[in-house]
Amino acid sequence: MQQTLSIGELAHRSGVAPSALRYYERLGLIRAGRTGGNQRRYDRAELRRVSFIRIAQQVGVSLDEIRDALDGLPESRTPTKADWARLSSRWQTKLNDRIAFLERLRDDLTGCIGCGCLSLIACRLSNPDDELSDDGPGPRRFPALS
Amino acid sequence: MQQTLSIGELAHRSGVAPSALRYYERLGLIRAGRTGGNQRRYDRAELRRVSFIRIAQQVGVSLDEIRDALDGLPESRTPTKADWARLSSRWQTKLNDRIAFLERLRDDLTGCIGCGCLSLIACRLSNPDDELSDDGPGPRRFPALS
DNA sequence: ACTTTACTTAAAGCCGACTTCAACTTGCAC
DNA sequence: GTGCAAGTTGAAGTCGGCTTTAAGTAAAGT
Repeated sequence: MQQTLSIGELAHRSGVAPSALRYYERLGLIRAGRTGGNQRRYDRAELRRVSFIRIAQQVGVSLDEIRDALDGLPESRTPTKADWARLSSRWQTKLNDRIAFLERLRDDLTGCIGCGCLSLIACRLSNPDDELSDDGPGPRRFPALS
Repeated sequence: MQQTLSIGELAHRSGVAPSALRYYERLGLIRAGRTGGNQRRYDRAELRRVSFIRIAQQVGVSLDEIRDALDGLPESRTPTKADWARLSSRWQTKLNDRIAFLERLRDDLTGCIGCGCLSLIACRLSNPDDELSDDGPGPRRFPALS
């Protein structure tokens, strides 16, 4: 019964390249034991960490933030389901915000195309071609970027 | 009546830094005339191009793809509302796909946290802590990244 | 006229997230 | 016990999207 995985095995199971796994280790996101010959051996629990990392990335979280989150896991014991659930819930808000932002963008875009007012592209920023604005300071910024 | 904008004015109105505007020009996303002294002067219509670029970026489109899209605009005349609407509609599918992807992720995450099965983090990839899998090739990949 | 602010360029730098390279060592199969 | 795939390292490279720098020119206010 092999309790540990080589870097190649972990890469294969997680879909993450070995070079990326070494990179994650350098950043302190995952940990590995070593054989007598200095090769990495991963506990099976690391597979879950890697999964967590990839999911968080899809949510739009940076590796730095992911590291901070993972630092919240207990070191002494293998993380439980509750531990993971607690961490995951932290991204939900972020995910919801991101979805809301994109939905708003979509709706604006739909409205824009449908009504011909070009709300996003034109109205928010400048006047239509045939109505030059005076020199007063027009609107300057777009809504928050994500 | 000033029909053109200096780079600083365009930057101010669009919320995009002058350096970024010069960069966009190098990539062929926007165009500028020149004064006798070689300074850029932008037609007001360029403001709309810049808006389009920023919106497309928020949708997740790369500058290269944006350039390709903008190449679809008529060169001879100032683009009309219909021209812009046609381009914008091209991103809608992309935007919808992205939203759908994130919603799926959110729902999986919600289910995961609610039911304790850790569907995303654990089940999709490996067995729970107390059930070691055999050596057979487990699942390897995550769902498509956006 | 003069001063200040805005603009010009090419080239280099930066950031995040990796990948690639080169030179070398381990570990497993036969 | 040998051959070869798989692993090791630090350093450098890549890519997208800009920003910064340096050295100089133009335009605008007074």
